[in-house]
Amino acid sequence: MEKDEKKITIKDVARLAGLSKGTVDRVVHNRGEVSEESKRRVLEVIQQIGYKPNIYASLLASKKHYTLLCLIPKFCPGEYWELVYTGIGRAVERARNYNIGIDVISYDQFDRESFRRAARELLDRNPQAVLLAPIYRNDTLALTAELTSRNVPYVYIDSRLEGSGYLAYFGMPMYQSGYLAASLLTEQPDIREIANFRIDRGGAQPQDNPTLRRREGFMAYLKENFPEYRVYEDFIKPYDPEYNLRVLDSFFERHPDIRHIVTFNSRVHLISEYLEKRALKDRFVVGFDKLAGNLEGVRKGYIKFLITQRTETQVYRGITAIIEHMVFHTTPAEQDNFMSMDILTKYNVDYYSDIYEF
Amino acid sequence: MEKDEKKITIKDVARLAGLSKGTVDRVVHNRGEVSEESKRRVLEVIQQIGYKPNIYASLLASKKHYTLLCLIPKFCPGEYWELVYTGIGRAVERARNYNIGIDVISYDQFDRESFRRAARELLDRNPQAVLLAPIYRNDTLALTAELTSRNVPYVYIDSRLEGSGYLAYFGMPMYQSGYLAASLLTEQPDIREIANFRIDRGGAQPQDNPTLRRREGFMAYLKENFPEYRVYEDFIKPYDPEYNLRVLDSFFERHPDIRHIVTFNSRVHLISEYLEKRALKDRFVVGFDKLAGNLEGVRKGYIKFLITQRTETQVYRGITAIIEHMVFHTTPAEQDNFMSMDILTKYNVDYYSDIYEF
DNA sequence: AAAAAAATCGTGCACGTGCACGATTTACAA
DNA sequence: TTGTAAATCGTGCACGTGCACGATTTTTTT
Repeated sequence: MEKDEKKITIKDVARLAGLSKGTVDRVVHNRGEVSEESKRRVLEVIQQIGYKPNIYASLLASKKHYTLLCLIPKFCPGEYWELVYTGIGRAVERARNYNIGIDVISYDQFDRESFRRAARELLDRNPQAVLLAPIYRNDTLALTAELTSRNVPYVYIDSRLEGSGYLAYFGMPMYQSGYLAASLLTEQPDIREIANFRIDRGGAQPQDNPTLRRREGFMAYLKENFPEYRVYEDFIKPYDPEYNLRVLDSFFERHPDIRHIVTFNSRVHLISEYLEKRALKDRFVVGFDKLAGNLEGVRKGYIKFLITQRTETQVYRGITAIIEHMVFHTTPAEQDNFMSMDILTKYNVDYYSDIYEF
Repeated sequence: MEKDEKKITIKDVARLAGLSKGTVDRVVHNRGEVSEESKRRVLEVIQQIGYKPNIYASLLASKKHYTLLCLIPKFCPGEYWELVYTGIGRAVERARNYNIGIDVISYDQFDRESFRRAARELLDRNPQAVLLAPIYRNDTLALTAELTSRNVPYVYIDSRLEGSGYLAYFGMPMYQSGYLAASLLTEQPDIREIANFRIDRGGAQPQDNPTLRRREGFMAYLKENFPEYRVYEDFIKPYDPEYNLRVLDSFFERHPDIRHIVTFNSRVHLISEYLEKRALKDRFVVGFDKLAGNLEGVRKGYIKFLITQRTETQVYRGITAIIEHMVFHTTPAEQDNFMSMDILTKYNVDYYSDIYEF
């Protein structure tokens, strides 16, 4: 638990290699202008005595400044992507310590052209690293191909595309989270029917909607364990309370016995708000994501289980991976990093907090 | 999301205050030998232009070396305190970056004299900061009083004692965690009887056992919501499998209808191992703490809900608080920090990980 | 008032690295 | 051989802070 290594500096390496610190520095940073013979000697000595550059001295002396661009969807207050945005905000100060500036480029996730414009702007600004959520598959692939050819590292958050060009990925295992939701909902005995409310976007769906994977996981669990259960669907709208009122009233009129409800998108608070309005306290609701409205629904008891991921931590770790790659030239231990699925109830929600300052 | 502050150095402050950087440095570090008038001017300028010392330059120039001592119980592999120990291990490297060495002093938590000896050794070694778990109340108070008089900052983990001398506390809300356990266990309908297995230490209890608070929370929830439920207790031993087999067999012979089980200590794996041995798959078990054996019980389905805290993170944050206090002279935003209570089930346990490298 | 002591302050080197610049050596052509 | 270009390498300053040391000013003592 304790090592008191004497400090080994570049001067020690230089002395032992019979060269100057300038040459050692050139070797360490691959700046060329060094003979093969010298390079060999230097590397040998470094290996021998375990020289590690002093970050502080390095950062102090370096005048380099990097730019990290984040490509994420626009959002209204209280929406999922706001969490990502605040996660980025938390990382800004840390990044600045390493002479890395962070900027956000946002787009309308329901408008492909908007994504393309944003991608073009991103490339124009010549970032040294990129953090992105791959909403449109083909356009993202085009973008990452260009990044790869420019040798610009990029990190996926939220979801990822196949291929191995990315530095790292941080996200939630969507399929498993649906599976988990089903297992929690079916703890209760004697369920026959389940309601599932989805979001009606009027046809404007982004590609590869990750919530669909969640749904698959949910359905898979049911099929494996309770094949006799039936799931009834209906559609509500994110910003039309009166419409939702009518839809939900009508739904529960047609299905008066349904007590179990699940949503796969992040808007379960639309349900809990409805239940509160109608004073329906006997419903068993499972939903996702740490939106303020959802947490409120949990606190008031209208949402039984809320499954969340630590979105801010996710983003923070993504940016950390980039920082370490740029400053220390390290590669993350894992390329794919799945965040834990946290279960919130009325009795632990008040103690839940996402990121901590480090 | 972006601020391009020009770098403000101590020289700027000196210039604007009409003094030398030496004087400014004396003010910044409260090293005295500065006239009131100069001090005022310097502080005013600092406030005005928002000067922040450059950590890198500071760390580079400083020759100081600190020692942080951790006072925690000894443990056998797989026990709770091992988690604390690994948390400390994670922080060692980070601390070294700030010229802080970390050492552990351990004691037998069931032997008060051992605690006293450890406390004495700690004081003898003259640490600059301390992280401790306050197992014996009075002896801890004596220790912390001495630390306070020596002006040595200390951080509580696991539990804390009243008084405000500590720099920070990181732990789990024990009472609430018991409350939570009760709420999860009673999700099931038609329960009448609950089994609670406690650890028989043969009278060797440390003082202020935090698991008792957990039990209080559990009982409180029952009383408030299901006053008719009855809880039956029995005692098992941490390292005596045959004994436990007899006790548990006998218990379930006497109470064949009890399906719901809770433990408040960290050894719920003793229960799940018993259930596995007897192939009892219809029991509903709720327990605590992220021990490897407990996680295995969750995976195999013998433990329905395992309530955990992020112990490694807890310790890591405790040490971080100390580092920031010593290096940046900051005080933690919150003195009392309660960690989230995580709920693990068969379907999210494999994605659960505690600390991340930062 | 002069001397001594105390208070206050400025100067300059050190920390380990990055990198520009120029010095030196080597390679190659004339 | 000599000259020139290229390759290789060393020197020295800069980064911003900590702190020792000594210089200067103010206060106290005799």
